[in-house]
Amino acid sequence: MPAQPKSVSSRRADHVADTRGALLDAARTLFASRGYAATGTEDIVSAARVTRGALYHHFRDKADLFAAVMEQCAKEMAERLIEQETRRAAAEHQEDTWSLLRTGFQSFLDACADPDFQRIVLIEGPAVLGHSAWDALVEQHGYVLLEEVLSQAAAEGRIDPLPLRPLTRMLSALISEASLYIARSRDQERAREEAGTVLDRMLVGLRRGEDG
Amino acid sequence: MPAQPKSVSSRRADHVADTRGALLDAARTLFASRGYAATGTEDIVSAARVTRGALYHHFRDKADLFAAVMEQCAKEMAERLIEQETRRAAAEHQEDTWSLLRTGFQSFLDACADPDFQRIVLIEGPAVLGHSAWDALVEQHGYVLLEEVLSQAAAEGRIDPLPLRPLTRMLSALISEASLYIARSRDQERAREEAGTVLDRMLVGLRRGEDG
DNA sequence: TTCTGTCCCATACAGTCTGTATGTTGTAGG
DNA sequence: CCTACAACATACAGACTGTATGGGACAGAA
Repeated sequence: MPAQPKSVSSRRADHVADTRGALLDAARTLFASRGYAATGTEDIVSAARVTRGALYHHFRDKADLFAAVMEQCAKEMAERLIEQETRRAAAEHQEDTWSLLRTGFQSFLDACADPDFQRIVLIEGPAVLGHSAWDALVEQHGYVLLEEVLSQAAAEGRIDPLPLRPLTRMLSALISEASLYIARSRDQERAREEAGTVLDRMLVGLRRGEDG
Repeated sequence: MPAQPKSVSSRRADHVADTRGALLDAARTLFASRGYAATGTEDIVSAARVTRGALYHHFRDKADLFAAVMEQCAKEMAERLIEQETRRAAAEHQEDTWSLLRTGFQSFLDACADPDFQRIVLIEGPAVLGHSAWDALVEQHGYVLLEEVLSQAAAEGRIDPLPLRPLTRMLSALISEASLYIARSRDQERAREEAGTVLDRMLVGLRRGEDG
């Protein structure tokens, strides 16, 4: 990584940032539409109106560029969710954690409808980066948010106390799969309804007091 | 596809089948250990002691070979589970559907621990084949079994009636993610225990009578 | 038997793509 | 002014995939 940009903003520094940003944008669009393997570096740089030299100056290799793109997608998703949640929490003025969790799941599901996010983060990510690198990125941006909400709900006694780490990952996988199911359904409307129902039902099933 | 082998078994036909099988075995091992992109066709054919000509005679391209390998993995998994379930159902002599479902989930989880299955079917499959082709394979071998058990449980009133297709896929994703979580945990023993607990708890949560 | 067509596979070739090495330009600093 | 380095552009080498071509074995027809 080419270090931090200088604290003072020169026009040259702006150009550098612009080049890097153009590469990220072009790569994101192409990776999301054609997939990682089917996207050549030449396609990316021509869309960004630079040459391959610029790409390999800013990124170690193609996979490194993909990692940067995926991080951007994951980060945006996390920020979108946080902003959405805090706004609703404020609007509904101290609504109880349980309701926030339930509605939060539904809005998480809707947010996952983003095709870029689905293709880049959910589909290609694990295969391109390998689970360790992929997990590190998701851990940073995605799981922390969900895990915090779940731990709070557990602390307040709204859901049964369960091991948080596996619970977080499994619920996350649940929502991811639901979003993919909706995306590839012919009747999106109906699929969204059904998946939402199942998801909510499973969450409700975790409420305190249910034992085998 | 080179049609069906002749009904009479000639020695030549055996050789053809052997060549094809050797390619499948070699590809499976390499795809599972190094991944699809990192495995060259030359690696595969040298491990199978043939040439690339044989590969491109039996399979349209590299992705077609991968699809055949993945189908084999999925098929084996399905057969393993079916055999396991029917044996247990017979042994426990008409045990009730609910218990069969719960124990079945746990054994499904254990079966998913197979590294070949994880890497080829769960990780690389969706990225290499695309969701339509991937889904077609899983639909055929995987979902039918799970969906049947779930529909029976629903019919008997053991679980709340929910849309079967999304429920099947989401539960399947749940188990898949759980198996991956276990596989990449340092303490496998503990992870297996925790994931099993969460999984069982979520299934129990689906029992009839719970509403939001 | 001989000849021919087809299946099965090996070899040779061309095109594409990735990563690196090298060259060039602009700019900051002494 | 001159040097050194950042930010690219260009040129090159290696690897890999898919296809075209060739050959050997076998089966059937003449």
